[in-house]
Amino acid sequence: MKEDKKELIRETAIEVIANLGFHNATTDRIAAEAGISVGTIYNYFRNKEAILEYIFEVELDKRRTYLKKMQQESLSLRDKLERLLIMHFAAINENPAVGTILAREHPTPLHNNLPTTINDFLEGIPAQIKKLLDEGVQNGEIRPCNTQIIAVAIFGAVSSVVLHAVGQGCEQERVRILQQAASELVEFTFEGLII
Amino acid sequence: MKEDKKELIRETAIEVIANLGFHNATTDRIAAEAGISVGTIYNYFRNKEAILEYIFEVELDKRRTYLKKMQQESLSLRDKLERLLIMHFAAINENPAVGTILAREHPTPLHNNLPTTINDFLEGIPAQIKKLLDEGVQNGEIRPCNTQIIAVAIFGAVSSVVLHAVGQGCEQERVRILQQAASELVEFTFEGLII
Amino acid sequence: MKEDKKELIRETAIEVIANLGFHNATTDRIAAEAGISVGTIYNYFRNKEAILEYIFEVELDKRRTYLKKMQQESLSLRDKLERLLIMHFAAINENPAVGTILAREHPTPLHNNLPTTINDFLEGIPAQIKKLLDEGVQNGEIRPCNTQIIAVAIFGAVSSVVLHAVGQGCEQERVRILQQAASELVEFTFEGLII
Amino acid sequence: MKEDKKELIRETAIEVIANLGFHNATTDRIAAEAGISVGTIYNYFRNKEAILEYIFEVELDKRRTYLKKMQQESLSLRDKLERLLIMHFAAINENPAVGTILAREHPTPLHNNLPTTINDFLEGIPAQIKKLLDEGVQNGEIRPCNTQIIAVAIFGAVSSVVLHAVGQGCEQERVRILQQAASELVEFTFEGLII
DNA sequence: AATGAATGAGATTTCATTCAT
DNA sequence: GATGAATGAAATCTCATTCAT
Repeated sequence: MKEDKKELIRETAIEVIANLGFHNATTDRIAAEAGISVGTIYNYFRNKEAILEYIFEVELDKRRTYLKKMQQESLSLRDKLERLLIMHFAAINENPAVGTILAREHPTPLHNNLPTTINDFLEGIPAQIKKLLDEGVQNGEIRPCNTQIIAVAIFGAVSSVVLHAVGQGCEQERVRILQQAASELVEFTFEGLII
Repeated sequence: MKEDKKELIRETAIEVIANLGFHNATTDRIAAEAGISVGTIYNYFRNKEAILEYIFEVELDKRRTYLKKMQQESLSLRDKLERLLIMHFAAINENPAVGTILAREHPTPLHNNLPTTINDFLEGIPAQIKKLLDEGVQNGEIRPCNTQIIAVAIFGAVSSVVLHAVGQGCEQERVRILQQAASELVEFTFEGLII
Repeated sequence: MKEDKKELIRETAIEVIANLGFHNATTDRIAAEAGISVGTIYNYFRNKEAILEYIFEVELDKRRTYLKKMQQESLSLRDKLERLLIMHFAAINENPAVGTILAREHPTPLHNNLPTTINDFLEGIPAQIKKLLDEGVQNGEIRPCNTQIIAVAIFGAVSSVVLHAVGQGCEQERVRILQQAASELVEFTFEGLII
Repeated sequence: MKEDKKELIRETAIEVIANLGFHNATTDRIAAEAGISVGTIYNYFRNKEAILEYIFEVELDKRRTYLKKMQQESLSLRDKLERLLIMHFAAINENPAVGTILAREHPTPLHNNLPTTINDFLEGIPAQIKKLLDEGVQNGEIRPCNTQIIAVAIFGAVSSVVLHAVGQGCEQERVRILQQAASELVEFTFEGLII
């Protein structure tokens, strides 16, 4: 029961924040759309920011779990990246609002002081990608490169494509983009654009 | 004289907004750091949002001008992209704060109604990249691909690398990243990662 | 309880606005005199203007209700007007501040766009008077005349007398004027000044 | 020359204040519409309020002069009142904006402390009317009555009709009302409404 | 645990007025 | 005298958060 309410708030907040932006998403509005009262939100979250952090935390956990499971199989780097992207874009397709948030709601430097889950996500995911790339370089699967920069670039490319997809007015178009995105980006990543 | 003041506000606002985020950058703070009074800001800008728009407008103009000049030379796609990135990362290196803003301050959907310079930037630049890619596909310089997705991906990759670079505590590290970024990303874009 | 607070704000605002004028009556001041905080005002009113509108609305309702009740009795025009004025001046006597507001706070043309309760009052009451006059002319109780102009004139005469009365420094003088006003104005309206 | 500029400001201010209301009529706007700069206004007027006072002063002078001239002729009270109203409504017809201001821009009590020209007008004109009425009662031209109340009532009636007239969207309608108003109100004042 | 009215700090914006040129 | 950029006090309104019920 307790977790149901927290989950309700998370899900409602995702919709409201995706629609209005974090700053314009008032706690009153979130409460109203969740059919509860503002006070209740504060029984489950320290403050408004904590809702956003929790949203990132849940998504981060999903990806971490997926990664861990994937690490147990012995896959090529290419397969790993492809699976990861397929999983990610499928998740966004299921809940586009969450994609908007993950790709748009960067933390402001003011809150940078305290280590937050949002930073865990925005830095942790690229760090994971970097680790994969480093392994790939080690075992000769890919060429040596500045894996730090490339990892960040891949992360940014994915975020940007997500934002582009969920920004489509037409749902079918969004679905189409999200379905193509994984293979398109994997091919781009490995073969580049030259013929 | 008149334009000096507007320029002073723009430059100060860049610093303040980069440091605090647009929402936490109060008009009082911007005025104080510029050594002027709040009222003066409103002699040059309709409202606070207009400052942000003007920041994007100036940067957009720089890139547009550069692109136009570049189009007159007959360069390969690869050279075009490389020059563009070199120019971009050099600009960010000169004024890292501006990089933070360009890469972080996405408009919230609420303001999406009116077409703003910010959207011109966030949609216009990828559109330009897409045009370059389409030409490259046409003349056989690159392989056929979903140029829309790839353009968006490249734009996101660049933004993400900028944000990564300017987020470095150490200035030397930032400079190093920004210097490597162009060639690293161009190579990544054209040759991919496979050996 | 909820309506108590709204009523408290209305009553306090009447005093403050009557004393200082609508524009000089700050929300801070109204809140302070009501013993609440500014924010609370905005839990009950959309904005400051809405307080003024509500003041007019309540007064308009009182007069409308009174008129409706009066219409059910079959009275002469003269009796109707007399009763109306007696009721009006008695109400002002009970709460002189409200008289100041009704007679002084005309809306500025800027707000004229949206139909407001204030306009309902300033145009609706003369319209009601005109209707009474038209009936009087029809059934031969009064001479034919430009009922539109006369209705407006009567409304203005009453407002002016109210403003004159409530502007008296001495309370007794105010009471005296308000008690005489109805019969004086009715006699004036019907018999004029000639001997 | 000096007076030309002051006159220009007065005339422009009348239009702007009539259109927007005193409070919404900014000094910048008045200056812009007069084709001068804000600073110049302050060479001719102590402050913004002084412009409004000057507007009232000029109109008050016109009426006082007219009254004085009229007093030298030996006219009946009825003729005096009729001439006064004809003169007043004709003036409003020539410059409706001034009518709006005279009838709408009551001073807020805050400024009531200092004796202003605006109060001179709002209290002085009724006082003059009262004097006329008192004379009429004295020489038996009209019946005894509370001349104070009736004077205030007549003043209010006239103001209200002016406001009604200038509020007409259609110019012809405004002219028609202002032309009828004097005789209609004089007849009303002397004969009343009964048959 | 749930409520939602009350809070009040804080943000944006306006605009009458000044004063150096 | 004329200018108009600069000023900054002051006003309205918002909204995250609290707490008595």
